[in-house]
Amino acid sequence: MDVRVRYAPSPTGLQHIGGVRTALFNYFFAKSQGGKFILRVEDTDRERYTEESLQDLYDTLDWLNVKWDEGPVVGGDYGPYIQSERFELYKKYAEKLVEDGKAYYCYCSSERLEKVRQEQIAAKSDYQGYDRHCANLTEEERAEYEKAGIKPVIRLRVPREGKTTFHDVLMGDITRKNKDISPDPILLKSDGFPTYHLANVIDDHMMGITHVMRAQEWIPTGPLHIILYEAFGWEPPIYCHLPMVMGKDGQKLSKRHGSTSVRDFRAKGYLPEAILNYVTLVGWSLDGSTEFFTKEELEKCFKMENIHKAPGVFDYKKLEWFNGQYIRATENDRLAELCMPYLQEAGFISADPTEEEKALVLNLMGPVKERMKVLSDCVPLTAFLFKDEPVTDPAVYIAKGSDIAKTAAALEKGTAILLEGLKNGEEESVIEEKLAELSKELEIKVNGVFQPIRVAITNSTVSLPLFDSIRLLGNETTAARLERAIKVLKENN
RNA sequence: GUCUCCUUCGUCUAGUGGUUAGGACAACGGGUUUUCAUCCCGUCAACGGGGGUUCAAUUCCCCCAGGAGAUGCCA
Repeated sequence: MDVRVRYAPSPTGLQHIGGVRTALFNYFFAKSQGGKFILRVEDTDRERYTEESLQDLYDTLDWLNVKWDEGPVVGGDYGPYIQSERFELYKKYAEKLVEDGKAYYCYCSSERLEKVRQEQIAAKSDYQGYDRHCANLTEEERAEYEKAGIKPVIRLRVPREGKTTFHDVLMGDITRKNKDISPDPILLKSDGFPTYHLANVIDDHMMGITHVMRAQEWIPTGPLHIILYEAFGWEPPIYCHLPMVMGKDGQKLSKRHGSTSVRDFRAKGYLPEAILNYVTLVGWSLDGSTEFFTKEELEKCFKMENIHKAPGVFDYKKLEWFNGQYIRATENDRLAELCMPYLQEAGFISADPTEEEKALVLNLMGPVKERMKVLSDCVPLTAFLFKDEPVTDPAVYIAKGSDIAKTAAALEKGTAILLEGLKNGEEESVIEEKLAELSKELEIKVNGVFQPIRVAITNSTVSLPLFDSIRLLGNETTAARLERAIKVLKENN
């Protein structure tokens, strides 16, 4: 069988972790089977639809380098792939179901429906849902409604007796009594647009979808879809319901847990490789020990059988760890390009970087790389190079176990040693040795000498390594900052 | 309320009718280091509960509990 799967999001918001995970599972399954990955836009909710979210869908998949074989933009033999452009199709099939007696027109107002719902809740009735008020309208009654100008919806006639079973690759058979299925769901809304159930079933069938991999929240409606397939006389696809992605508290992952949109992660400086790798590992594993996967590897080794049943909690910390790992594995020249926008945003580098600036950024990567978890971390790490905010509190210069007098002496003598060494082009290790000797003289720890020097040069107790900082800053600026710091300590001693 | 699904360290997970229940993140503690990181080493930590079946159950069966999802002219 030629595998054809689809990712069919609704463009009503930014692409989030859960959606992308579904896309990835579909994509990897298709690739591993030598099948086709299809993108379909389910934009039937005209109220919540936004242009921005549609664009975000394309941007996100592009960024992750997940290419769809058929779909919007790229086309294909089963198009159009945007449901709003298939409008007539759904109407036609819905009306056919009415003709066949499998569905019926309903003229109930939203108000009446709401009233019915409230009454059911008040009565604590087990039975909830539509009361099938319009299920058996006579032609005369229908004509009355039509004359009154009421736009009907089309509802599916769900059998009241019997039960319906569908098979899920992961869960096995799932059976529901027909009387427990939401009674007579709407297939075609009064605005003529289809609901998910109708559009999804028609399109999956028309597009030759072989496997439906979607979130587990669809399990309860599985039997309903089977009834729809039967009503049309079509063969249902193979189902595989994916475990949901949850937040720390066990609830469906949402904004209150933190960032959920891929766009947010991208903005903060997460790499597509890291997102792709980690997100795939929520609800799937190869062997319990392999953690690093390239996209290409996943395209080969992904197996549907390895998908878990239980929902998984999205661990921001682990994603961050993955991202750090990927940053460290990235070549410096590419990393420099990735960091550039953040440095420009901070005003450190001009919008149109000069060759010197580019070279500088590239040189930053060595020391900065080990210290970044997300790309935006490069800004605070390198700020000392681009803006000068000297530390004026003498206490900051004083290392543990030292005091202000010793610190002042260490800084002054250390500066002399350091500048002399730099001038004479001495090896770093030689200078370090001399500074260490100084610390012995002063009877303080090595850091008692290094800390004031480092604070003077980098304006911070947390910094890149000393000699990296000096190299990046240049000898002149280094000297100036050291002299300045000596004054600060003298004034306060 | 009703229906459906799920249940191994805090989290992601591996695993088997007999294992010291393995790995990773996190946390904690060390080591390396001039700070911060990186890196290395170590510690803590799990089979939801109760019944069966069995010589033996984390593993098979049943019940319960807990969690999640559905119950929309949202998907």
